[in-house]
Amino acid sequence: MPHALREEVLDKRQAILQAARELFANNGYDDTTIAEIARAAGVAVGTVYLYFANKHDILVDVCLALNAELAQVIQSPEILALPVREVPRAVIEAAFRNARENKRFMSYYQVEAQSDAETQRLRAAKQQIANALDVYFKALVAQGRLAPFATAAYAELLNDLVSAALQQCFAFERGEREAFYREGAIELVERLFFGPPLVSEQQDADRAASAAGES
Amino acid sequence: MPHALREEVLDKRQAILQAARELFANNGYDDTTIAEIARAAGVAVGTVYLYFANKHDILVDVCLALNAELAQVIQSPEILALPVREVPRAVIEAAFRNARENKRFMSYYQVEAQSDAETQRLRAAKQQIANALDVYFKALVAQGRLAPFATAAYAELLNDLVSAALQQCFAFERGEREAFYREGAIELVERLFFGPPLVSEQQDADRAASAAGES
Amino acid sequence: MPHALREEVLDKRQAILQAARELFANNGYDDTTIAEIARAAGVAVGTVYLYFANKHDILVDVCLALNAELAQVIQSPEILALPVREVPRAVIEAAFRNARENKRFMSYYQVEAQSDAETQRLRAAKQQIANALDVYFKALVAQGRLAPFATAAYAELLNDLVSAALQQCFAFERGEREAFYREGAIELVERLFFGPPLVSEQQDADRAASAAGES
Amino acid sequence: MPHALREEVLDKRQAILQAARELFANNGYDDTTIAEIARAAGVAVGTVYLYFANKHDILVDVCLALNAELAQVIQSPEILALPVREVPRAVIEAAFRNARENKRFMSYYQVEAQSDAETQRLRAAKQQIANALDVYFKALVAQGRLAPFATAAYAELLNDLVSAALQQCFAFERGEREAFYREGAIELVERLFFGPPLVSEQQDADRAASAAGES
DNA sequence: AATGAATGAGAATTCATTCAT
DNA sequence: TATGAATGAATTCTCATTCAT
Repeated sequence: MPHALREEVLDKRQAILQAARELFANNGYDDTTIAEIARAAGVAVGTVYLYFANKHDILVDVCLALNAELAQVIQSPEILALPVREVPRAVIEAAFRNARENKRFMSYYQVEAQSDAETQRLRAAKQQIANALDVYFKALVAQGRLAPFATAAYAELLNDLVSAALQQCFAFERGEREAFYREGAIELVERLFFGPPLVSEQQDADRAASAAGES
Repeated sequence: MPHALREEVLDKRQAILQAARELFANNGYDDTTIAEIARAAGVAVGTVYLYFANKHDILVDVCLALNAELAQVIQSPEILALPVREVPRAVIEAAFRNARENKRFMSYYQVEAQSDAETQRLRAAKQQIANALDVYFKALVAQGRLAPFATAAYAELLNDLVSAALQQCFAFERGEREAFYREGAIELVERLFFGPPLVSEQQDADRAASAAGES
Repeated sequence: MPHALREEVLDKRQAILQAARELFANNGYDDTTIAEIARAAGVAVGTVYLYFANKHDILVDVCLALNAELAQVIQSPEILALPVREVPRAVIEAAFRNARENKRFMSYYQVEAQSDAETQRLRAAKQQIANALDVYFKALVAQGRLAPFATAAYAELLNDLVSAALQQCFAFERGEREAFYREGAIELVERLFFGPPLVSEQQDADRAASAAGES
Repeated sequence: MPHALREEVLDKRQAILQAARELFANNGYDDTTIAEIARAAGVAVGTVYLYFANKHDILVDVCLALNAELAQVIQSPEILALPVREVPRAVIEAAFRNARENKRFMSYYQVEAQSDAETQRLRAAKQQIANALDVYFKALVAQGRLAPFATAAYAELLNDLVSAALQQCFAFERGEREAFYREGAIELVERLFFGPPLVSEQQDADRAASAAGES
């Protein structure tokens, strides 16, 4: 019964991960003991160490799961099928909605690596999201819906931007100013893509004139 | 000798803070003991507790000092006296330069609060930078060099953006892709302020036409 | 195929014992896990417990094997056929040669019993060697080549003496002063059997005189 | 009050050592916890670690204390002032008497080193006894009461011999055959020093004759 | 006989913090 | 202010052993 076996194994790992996520959210990482996680997951302490090398490893996996869920959400086909103008708002709103639902866990959305192996895993998760964005941008450019630009770099930076907003909003401020952060992020991204820039027309005109004079 | 006394007091506090910053950078917060800090600072263990309520308090102060230095740097009169178009690059370059010099400490540029009092202190430091930016924006708008916009919100969001870039760049990636993050942040902010947006002209024309048709 | 079966069984037991001996020598008893032994022996953890009651039991068996090898060596017919005067040197040299070859394992040449059953097994091994010596002594006395003496006691004590030298030399000092211990043991035993005593002749004469006076 | 201070420190160290010796004897080293030692010594767990680097370090110190006591006993001036012929019995009887009194601790009379530093300390203790014997032997030789011989080597080897007897007798056999080991050791040493050798006179005569014939 | 996943008791050690001096 | 010896709670991780398959 290899299938059942594999399922059970996954179940146990998942149970531990679920229990840990919940306990981390309630009591914090430091104040959660392996014994508590084991009890909540319905396994023995030793069993936890069959699936995870150490406590921090569990934290990393909790973080990775959170990232995977978010990646899932913002890659939904419905969103990417929307008219370009509506995509920033849709994506960012989806991200905030997801984060709000996982509000209690958002402190663990970004964790520090403790070994090179962890660094790799964490980076890979981040890159995955950035890559998805990049693919999307490239498609838009190919379709002539966006002017050519450094899609890969923008993908990464915008991902950082939204991640930072989510973290500030939910991890540091407990979601108290969600609308502020969400709308701010949306406005910023929309302006970036569709303008207008913040500079005043007068300034712009001045500058254009002076540029003309120079040439 | 009240003057010398006060000086000595500051010296001791400073010595502890310096020692802690150095040790945190080398060994990490968790792996640094109060005894080590005390030894490195040339004081007794008990003395540390005359200046700081507990270990985490030291961490917060290390973080605050780092933030204060950065605030100092980006508020320099020389930068703010520059032509508007040159300010984003100048500010961001200054921030990255400062961060690079403090590279080893950047993991402690943003720390988690453990009590409400800490939350307040940490937020205050962040607000201070945002406020400075806000004041600058308002001045520019008043002078007609920028179109009116939500200066306070932008100040906060842009601060978050740059902070996120610094953290990603120096705390997570050890500064390996500094140019990428720096130029990315600059380009993003410049486009925000001075355009052009990323949308293609064709798209924009289409949209304008359709908007006209709708009205 | 009862024969092949029994052979395989022996093979497995032997494999475990060999693996254990090697690992104990390299990492020490405490720092060797059953899992490691099992892996090195090419069997499953549970299998180890089919052949040994517990971990300490393996240690005892390793020790017993070591003792058996030594017993083998010093009972070699060639040695015992030698002229009496040459036997001490021959036996002790053989013992040291064997110990040197098993240098890495000599820490396990003498282990502490943890149960009465173990005490019995360990003592039996020791007695076996002492008995062999005793038999040899008795034969020499019967042949008139040695004066009558407490052969059994001497057998046991001399065995202890040589064992102690081997342990000091190889287990505690890693064999660095092998010649010292070997030649020391030989000299001691030779003097015991063949003299002369360490007392000075003068002293001896004095004492003889005084003894004569007393009588 | 530096004197009182030093005394108190010694007291605490001593208290821990006494408690440990007692508990080791009763429950064995492995089955004694630091917490138990601390409780028995009337100090906090952490305090134990102010005086000892780790648990094994305590064991080594217990062992060293035992050795020091024995060294004390066999170096007593009364014994060494005795007529030469009576010294072996006197020394060995004193050693056995002391060991019998410390019977419960004799398992810890010889412990394995776990680090080079420990090896050094343990060896030094052993050498100290050997040196005392050596000094005594040299004096006897100088006084013409013993024929010249390798005093240093004999000192070391005889020390090993008696130690081995004590260990066999008290650590492995719980003192059940004390008389056997004691008298055996005495006889052996006396024969070594004062003869006669075990060889039969006939043999010796034969050998002398054959040696004469050879020359 | 053989397996190896699961168990869970168990203890050494650390270190932030205190407080008598 | 300054000290640093003393405290003791608290927790990760190990690993011998078992037992269902």
